[in-house]
Amino acid sequence: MSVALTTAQALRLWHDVALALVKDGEPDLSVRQISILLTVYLEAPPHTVRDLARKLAVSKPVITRALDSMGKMELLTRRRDEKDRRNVLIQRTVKGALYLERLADTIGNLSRNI
Amino acid sequence: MSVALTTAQALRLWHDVALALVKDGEPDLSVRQISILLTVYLEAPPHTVRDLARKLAVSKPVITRALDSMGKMELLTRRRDEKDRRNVLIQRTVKGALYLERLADTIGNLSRNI
DNA sequence: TCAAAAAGATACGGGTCCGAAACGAATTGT
DNA sequence: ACAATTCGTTTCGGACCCGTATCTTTTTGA
Repeated sequence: MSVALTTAQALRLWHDVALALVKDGEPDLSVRQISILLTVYLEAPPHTVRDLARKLAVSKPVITRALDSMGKMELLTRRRDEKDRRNVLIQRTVKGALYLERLADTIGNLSRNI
Repeated sequence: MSVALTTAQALRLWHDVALALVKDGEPDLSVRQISILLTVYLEAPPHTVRDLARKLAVSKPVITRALDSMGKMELLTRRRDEKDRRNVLIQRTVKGALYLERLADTIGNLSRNI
């Protein structure tokens, strides 16, 4: 199965997905926040603040604040690393997994219409 | 060409695109803002505040504020409707078109890697 | 003609986010 | 042992955004 999208198809898909998320009343995450969330869920652990900051090319406070807000939404959680107590390990939650499952379903379904 | 994505492919694509946008230093728009921007550029005009609020199922001030901020970024512009001066027509800009062109290229290119 | 309705903007108190700088806690290296 | 480094958080002033309610301007319609 080929997946490549023309630029017109790409924008249409992005539009349809964004619209579906907004209309469903999903939390209004920013691109940065989504990027952090997906990195934690898709890439191999462990994830630390420093790693995420480097991967996204943003400052550490940006990551701290995003973890604060998404933590409040229970999309992610923090735990102190017991091997090196300077580190904080970012971990998945049930709510976060469900959120991304819905996102994946939305994208998957809408991709079938183009 | 088939476009349908598995849920795993969908998340991977979303992750890669979000990450590329953040790393390129693109403006950190929220899902709502992207949704407004793409609606204006992809759907047939005219676009009014009221129409956009209805389409996204959000309140009018949400649209007004998003237009304020994206107007400041020159991604969109407002013009008074001369036929009915209560209305404001939301219009495209060169910068907005370029932004979406880059977005489409990013999605299109990354979709080729899955 | 003139009250009612409609469209968009604004005010409000409260929250979030920004980048830059400083901070405390933990670890490393000498 | 102790200074230097590393890691994550906090602080700062300033900007943005939230939802709700209210406002001005314009149009509608009896």
